[in-house]
Amino acid sequence: MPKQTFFNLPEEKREKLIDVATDEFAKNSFNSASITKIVEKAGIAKGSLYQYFEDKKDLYKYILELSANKKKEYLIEWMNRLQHLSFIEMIRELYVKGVAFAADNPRLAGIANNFMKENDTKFKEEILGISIEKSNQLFEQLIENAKNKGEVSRNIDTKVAAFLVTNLNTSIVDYMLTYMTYEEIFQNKEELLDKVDKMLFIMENGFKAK
Amino acid sequence: MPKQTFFNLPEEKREKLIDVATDEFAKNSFNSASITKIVEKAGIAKGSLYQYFEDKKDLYKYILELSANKKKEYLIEWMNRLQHLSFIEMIRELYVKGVAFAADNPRLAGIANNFMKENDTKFKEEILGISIEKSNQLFEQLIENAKNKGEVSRNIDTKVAAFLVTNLNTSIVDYMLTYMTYEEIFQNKEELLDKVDKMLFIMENGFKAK
DNA sequence: TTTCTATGTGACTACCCAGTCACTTGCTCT
DNA sequence: AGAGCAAGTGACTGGGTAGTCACATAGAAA
Repeated sequence: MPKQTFFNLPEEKREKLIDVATDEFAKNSFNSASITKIVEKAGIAKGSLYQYFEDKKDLYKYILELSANKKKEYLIEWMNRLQHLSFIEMIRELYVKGVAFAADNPRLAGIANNFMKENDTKFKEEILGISIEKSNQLFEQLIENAKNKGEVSRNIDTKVAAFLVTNLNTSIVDYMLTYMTYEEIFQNKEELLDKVDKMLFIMENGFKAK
Repeated sequence: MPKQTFFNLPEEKREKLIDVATDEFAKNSFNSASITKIVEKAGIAKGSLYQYFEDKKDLYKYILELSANKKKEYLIEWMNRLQHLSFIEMIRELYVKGVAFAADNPRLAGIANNFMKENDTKFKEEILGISIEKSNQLFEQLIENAKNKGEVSRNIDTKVAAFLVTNLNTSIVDYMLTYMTYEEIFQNKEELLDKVDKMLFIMENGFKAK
């Protein structure tokens, strides 16, 4: 976490640094992101940055956490309504909110997206603080519940289904951020949400003609 | 492409260089991969490498192409049987072959996997030589045909379905290579193929309980 | 033996990087 | 005014990188 000096900073300066660092980590992987460029763009001395943060990883963790918190804020309303929804409605909401968040906050979504692409699993787990295995367990639980309620077929494999659901979610966001400009994403938000609906239809009913 | 001098090399030396470069690009992104490390491990002088290849990108293209060719060889038998299969059988075969190839050739699959993770679309399209859009068209065609034969529901969106099929394929391979050791992949090949079957079942029939 | 050509070489250039530290600045309290 | 302390600074260290080039070597031809 940042040192106290960082929080003692005047808000404008602090926000500027956060803004610039967000940009850099949204456009580059952890390794490719440059501290030198960040301090130049923020208009501060390199030594100053090391008065605020322990090292590059410390800054990265902080920026990643900020982006995760923004997403949590975005999802909080949804979380409360969660109980009243059927499984497939829940997944649809998750996808829709995920795509909408990425459309409205492409830089923040980009940071998380780049993080997912990191190869070094040790590094990832160190940053997340938890084993990646565990983050799938929430979905597995949801699917099990849906099976018990008769919403989801008992013939499907829970773990495989959880994998499918999470991976498609990240694939959509990755597609948006990798192959569309921020401008295009923003302008085609409705169209993207429509595609999410179409994808959910396939997942609900399958490919097979009846 | 490599210079003539590369092909004039004694086979052993050439293979050694290919082997070492394959390793480096399987473990690192294009930017993180180090020419200096490659020449050290191959036991040649740095100047020599530049007698064989124009630059880093030239070497990368060559290694990537070799890995693609190996995969093509792997798929060639399957390609011939393609006509006799139903759509879902075709997709299953594609996934099974893809997973089996990655299990048997984790380094080669790793190169392609790392390439997919590159952020710079300009770079990717330059290397591929074609627009990424076009590579989806094959699948869209297959799905259209399957709709006409009544194998696939007319209610699903072709483009979205093609996206789903390709992305799940890469997600599975990415999962294998990122979260499993080569050893684990090799030992659990049968289990992985079983998971592919289970995933195909979901895609064929959907989540919904009947 | 001399000459020619192809190939091999590694020190070197010009760059980029994260992180450090001796020093300076500016503010507050006495 | 002076002391003390928190914060700001940028030249510097040590390390990495891709790519170059003047020279060395080796084999073939004359």
